[in-house]
Amino acid sequence: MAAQKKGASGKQPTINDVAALAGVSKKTVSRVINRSEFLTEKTRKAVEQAIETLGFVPNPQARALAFRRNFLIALLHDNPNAQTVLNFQQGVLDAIKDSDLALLVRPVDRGSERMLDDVRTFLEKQRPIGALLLPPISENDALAALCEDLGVRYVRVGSAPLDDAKHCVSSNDREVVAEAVRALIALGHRRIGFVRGPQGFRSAAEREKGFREALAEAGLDLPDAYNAPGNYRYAAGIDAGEALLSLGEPPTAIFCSNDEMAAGVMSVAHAKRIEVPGALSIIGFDDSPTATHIWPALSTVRWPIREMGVRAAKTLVPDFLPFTAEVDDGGAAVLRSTFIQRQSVAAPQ
Amino acid sequence: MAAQKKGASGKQPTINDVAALAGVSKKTVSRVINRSEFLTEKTRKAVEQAIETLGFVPNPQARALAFRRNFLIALLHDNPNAQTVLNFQQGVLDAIKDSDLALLVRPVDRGSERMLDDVRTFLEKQRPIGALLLPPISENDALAALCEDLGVRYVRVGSAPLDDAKHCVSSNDREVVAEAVRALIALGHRRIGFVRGPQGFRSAAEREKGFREALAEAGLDLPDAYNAPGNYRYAAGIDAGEALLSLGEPPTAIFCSNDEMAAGVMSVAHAKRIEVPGALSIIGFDDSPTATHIWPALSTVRWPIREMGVRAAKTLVPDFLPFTAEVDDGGAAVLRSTFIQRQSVAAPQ
DNA sequence: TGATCGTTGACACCGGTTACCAAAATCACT
DNA sequence: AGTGATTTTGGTAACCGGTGTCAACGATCA
Repeated sequence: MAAQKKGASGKQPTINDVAALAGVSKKTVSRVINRSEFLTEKTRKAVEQAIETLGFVPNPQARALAFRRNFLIALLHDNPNAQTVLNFQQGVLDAIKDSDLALLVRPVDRGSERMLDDVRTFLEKQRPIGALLLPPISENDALAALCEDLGVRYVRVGSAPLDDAKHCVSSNDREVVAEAVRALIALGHRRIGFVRGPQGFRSAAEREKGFREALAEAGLDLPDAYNAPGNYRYAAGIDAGEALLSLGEPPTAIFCSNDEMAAGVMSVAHAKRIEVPGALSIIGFDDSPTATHIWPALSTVRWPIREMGVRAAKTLVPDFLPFTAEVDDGGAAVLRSTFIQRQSVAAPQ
Repeated sequence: MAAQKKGASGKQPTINDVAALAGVSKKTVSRVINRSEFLTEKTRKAVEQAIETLGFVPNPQARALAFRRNFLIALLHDNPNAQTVLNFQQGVLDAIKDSDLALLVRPVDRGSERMLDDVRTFLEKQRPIGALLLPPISENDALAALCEDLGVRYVRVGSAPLDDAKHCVSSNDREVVAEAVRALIALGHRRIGFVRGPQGFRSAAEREKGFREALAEAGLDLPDAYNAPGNYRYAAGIDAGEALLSLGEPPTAIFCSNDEMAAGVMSVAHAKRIEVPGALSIIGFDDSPTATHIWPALSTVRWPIREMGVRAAKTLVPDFLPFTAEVDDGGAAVLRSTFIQRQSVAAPQ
């Protein structure tokens, strides 16, 4: 707004121009920019006036060189779910909107031997202020240690409160899964199937815990035949659906550890002419676009991923963000997931 | 691999260290880094040796300052479809994987008055080498002019070959839509409905052209009642489905301008107990995850968005990327979309 | 031997920051 | 009040780690 429109080849004003106009030294201008104390109100005003007049914007490259730190946040991810990454990214962008920060996106190849070396090189080169680690790589302790080692701040995003509140943002998935399963039980379901997430994923473990919790409360148990493996992909949902729905006594409801797999189970149900939700209730997890695009619309757990992006950014670099007071609600950093009822759930016949 | 493991506080080697070790001047090292011609094989080897030994990595911040340009590619987008953005982004990342470049992501608020000012400030601050413009903002000429003005390279991504091959990457959507519709006609469909994309979107216009082309070839026409408005969202698909399938003589096939809307139409069909594909064939566009997650799986047009990301990056910064020769296939830069047959299409009853 | 050419180096510079010092202002005390 | 000690403030120079310019250099050619 205040910035004047400059012609095509209009030079950017530098700190020297500002100093000259304000009649002070570079150093003083620098002090104003960096909000140093030890400054007369008068000089500060004069400098700010000059900055305003010239439309001066400090050159981030020069600052980065001198600070030995770039004004960037790196988003490291290796997530199978594109939507999740993008939503989180959007949240981070929301948070840094009016700051001097920019967002650098960096996918990481979890499988690779060289993963740690790659990330190290990346961080050494880009020197971001901080890094955000998305699950599942947020569960990699070596990565966190690397950040620590390189003096890069970091925040790990997880589905359960991890040990260190300062470095973590998460949601209460376990509780909400339990809530969803309780809803099934309340409707009268007793034979409830489960489609697991991939092994080694904290998110998967949390969801399973919540599921078993609700079952245990109701005195129900999970027969092996009702417990299908999965990897968060559609095809796994198909397999699980085939397995569970071919049983002599199939479940009347199935909880799937994510929406994609739920969509797979639902396809199998359609193909087998099993009425959903009449003959089979299905619940997913993520509230991905898929959840509403399939028919009937999927009951699911909404994971506040975008809000977690905002929160993660605020936790990572509170000192660079405007209006950050609100994050000082203790180290909580656990956001609330919610169970969303749609048409894929009904009482058993 | 070659990089030595450095301790926590291990200083990075600088160009001076390399120069000292190789027994040459800074400038010569700089020349090697920047692949200057004018260099003896001998000196080059010596310097490369020294670089190798020290595990030297040029400091991007310093280069950025001296070059007055950051080694970044900015991805400017304002796309309603997250999946598209992420796939494209993935392609760009593929392309710059082994380069010195990094990717900066920047959403743009198309609606905002200040959009151009915001982008200008962003580009002036970050000084990326180039910018990639995703549709729909790729169609904004003022934005391209701004890049030109600021000396930022740019590539516009579109669904039709735009005028200037050097600045454009696109796909042959029109042809492939026509192909898909021809397939419907070949199956015997005569009453074919159309769900439009949003007005003012080039992609939408292209798809409609392709659709009408195929119809015209077969001597069919598109009654107004069969031509439903849409905005690429699921809800619009619901509305269109309600409208088209309530007609006295409903279409036996519907082409939807994207998958989300196709999913909406399919939901309506399910709700109305209209058999898909028996009583109604549906085709979408995008080959989004939704296309395979819904049941029956959707026939659709696969838009090579990730490949376009690769291509766009290569077109934008060929000189910064390894192995870029392959892009010299003329200014073509038109990638091929493909029609994908799935279960949502069959002959009319 | 001198002119020409490709190769290399010295030095200023990019636009900020920090280290250090000097000047000014404030304070405490005899 | 005068003096020195202490605190604030401003200025200078060096520096962050590269690149551009241009002159000097050595080898090649006529």
